[in-house]
Amino acid sequence: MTENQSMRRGRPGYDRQGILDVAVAAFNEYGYDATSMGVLAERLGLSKSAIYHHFASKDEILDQALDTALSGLEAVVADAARPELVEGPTVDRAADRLDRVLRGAVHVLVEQLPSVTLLLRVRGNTEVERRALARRRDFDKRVTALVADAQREGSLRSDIDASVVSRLAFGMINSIVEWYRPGGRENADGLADDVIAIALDGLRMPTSNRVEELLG
Amino acid sequence: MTENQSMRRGRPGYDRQGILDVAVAAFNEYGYDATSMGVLAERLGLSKSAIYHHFASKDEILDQALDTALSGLEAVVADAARPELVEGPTVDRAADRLDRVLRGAVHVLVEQLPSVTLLLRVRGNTEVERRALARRRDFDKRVTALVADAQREGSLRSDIDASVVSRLAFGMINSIVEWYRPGGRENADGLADDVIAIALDGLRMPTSNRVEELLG
DNA sequence: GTCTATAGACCGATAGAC
DNA sequence: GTCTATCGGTCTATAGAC
Repeated sequence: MTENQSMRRGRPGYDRQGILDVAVAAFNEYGYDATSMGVLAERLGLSKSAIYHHFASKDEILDQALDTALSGLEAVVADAARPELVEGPTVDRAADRLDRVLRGAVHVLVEQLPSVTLLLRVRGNTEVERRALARRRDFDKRVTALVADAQREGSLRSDIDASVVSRLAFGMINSIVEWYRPGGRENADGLADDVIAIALDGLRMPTSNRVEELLG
Repeated sequence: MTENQSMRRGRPGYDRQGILDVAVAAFNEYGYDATSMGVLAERLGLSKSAIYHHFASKDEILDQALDTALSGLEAVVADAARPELVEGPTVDRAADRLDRVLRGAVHVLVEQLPSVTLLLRVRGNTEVERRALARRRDFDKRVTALVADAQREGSLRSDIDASVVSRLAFGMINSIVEWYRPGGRENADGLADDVIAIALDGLRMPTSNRVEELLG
């Protein structure tokens, strides 16, 4: 849990995280380019130069925010590869690891909504943005490899290209930032269930579970 | 098919559409806010004021481009409601109309890729953007109503809220703008098939077709 | 239908006082 | 850690010549 301003001992004024939270919210509202340091300062109740005491540049604020989102997503793929973290079955199919990645991504998206929203809008026109996009492509590659594994083991339908599958699945997941607001009717778990239900149910080969549901 | 510059009779110089095409490409590359009239003029090989001869403002260029995308999408829902346009079955279930809307949306997205891309990045910070978002919300509402109808008639699973279903389905479809490039391996029809296969196969109730495939 | 020139506002970032 | 003042540059848009 990130320490917020009201928890901090004694002094008024902002630390980097406090400024970051306000900045990311503003970037998401107006767009990064359209958010001037002037209006940012206004929102913070500070002068522009007070911000430059905490961050060397506008770019550095963006860099920090994108790192939050990327670190969260990278942790999801790293953890999904470690079945010992999960209680339960001794076999760990690629389909199980993919399931954990998809659910994990929904959770990161919901818990780090502002920074993930910002990440998904980056187009790569500065060096900071290009580095972020490179990390994101790396994440996508790992997911696509997982999909291909699941196709080979027979867990997923293989009539659709693995990279198209992973792109469409994450297209669905990522689109959640466009409408999900914390405190709404759905929590992260319910949302993840819905996404998995639509995505994997369509992806799962029409055998096993499905047959039992139909005939059982 | 839009008339392009080289097709136009005689005279050099741009008409509104020619400027629009270049402008939309630049907006998508750098972002609308980050694209100055200066670099736009440079790309066109014109001076800034020559652009203002064709458009009253930067905003008006955006307005025109967004209208292209929105008109295409609005035509899709309007046509889907008219089964007489389709050869074939005499019964027309909500699920059939939804199928036509999803496939139609993929086609509009692919055929009007630049303007749809631009539309999907609009956040609503100017009057022009707010009007565009209002039209988009109206489109979303019609799709959600179609999903709800299909759920009531028993064509679609009804354990997931209709608005969540339509948002996730269009999240998947809209994400195509992030990676689809014309001339790639997939054409619009193949892409639409993939989207429908993943989305509707997961959405379709586990009866009829599915059972036949399993047991037939 | 294009140009040059420029108005007037705002941009990110810095200097230096307190 | 905050401030005021300001630098040099860019922004959208306009005026007016050709």
